[in-house]
Amino acid sequence: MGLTKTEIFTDQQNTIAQLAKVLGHPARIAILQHLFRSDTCVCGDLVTEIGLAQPTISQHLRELKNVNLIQGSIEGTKVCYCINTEAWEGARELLFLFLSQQPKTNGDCC
Amino acid sequence: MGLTKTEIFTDQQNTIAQLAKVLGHPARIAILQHLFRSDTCVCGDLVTEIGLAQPTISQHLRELKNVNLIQGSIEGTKVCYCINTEAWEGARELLFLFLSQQPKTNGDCC
DNA sequence: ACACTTAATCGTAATATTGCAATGAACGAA
DNA sequence: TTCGTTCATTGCAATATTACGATTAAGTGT
Repeated sequence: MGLTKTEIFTDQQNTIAQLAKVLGHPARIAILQHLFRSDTCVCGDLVTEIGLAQPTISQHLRELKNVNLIQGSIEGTKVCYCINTEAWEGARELLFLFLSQQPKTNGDCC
Repeated sequence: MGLTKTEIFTDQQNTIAQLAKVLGHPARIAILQHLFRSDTCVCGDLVTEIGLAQPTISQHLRELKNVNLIQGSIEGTKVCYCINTEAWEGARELLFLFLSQQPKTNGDCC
């Protein structure tokens, strides 16, 4: 029905999935990479940098903000976005832990 | 339009996003965790383990197979699934690299 | 006040995802 | 063969996502 049954999973599973979901779009990957690369907090030149319309970029920025990975501050008519270092490191920690899992039987069994 | 414009992004960005997208559902996280935990390759008892209907689990398994994270082999009437170690390590590498990024200016600038 | 810039929001269209009942295909056992 | 088990596939309904034009809100400059 298009609706995820979050209630049958653990908080940890839901959190990992929610984070991964936000990273699950190339535009948001590109936005994050751009924010990491550019020393200064770039603003809406993400629109020209990435080839999507302004409302679309704004929507992606909101999703990144929703999980706290980025934050923005208003500078006149512009808005300055940057990585939320603390949240980013938390996300990294959580995903590292999940990705570090290894099969007990090394060597695939099927 | 519900259709991602993959053509305007790099292959790397698309690959990262595709992987993250597959990890972006708690059921698939739960399936992977179960496959890691259980020494033997479990089969359709994922259905009882996780509380979703059999067709739903089957669908999630297919998505995990599509990106090669798991593989299955037929054992009589049952199907035995397990982690594809090589692909898993490739995914880990790629995501580790992305997650390891750090802002140049340490300390958020906005 | 007026024009201009920037970015969020609204509304909408197209497509994707999630979940399941029903069905089908493949195998083992009686 | 027939029955039961296991899992994939099909078809469908409900919801979510992606993208953008049009508009709005807020700020700057003249």
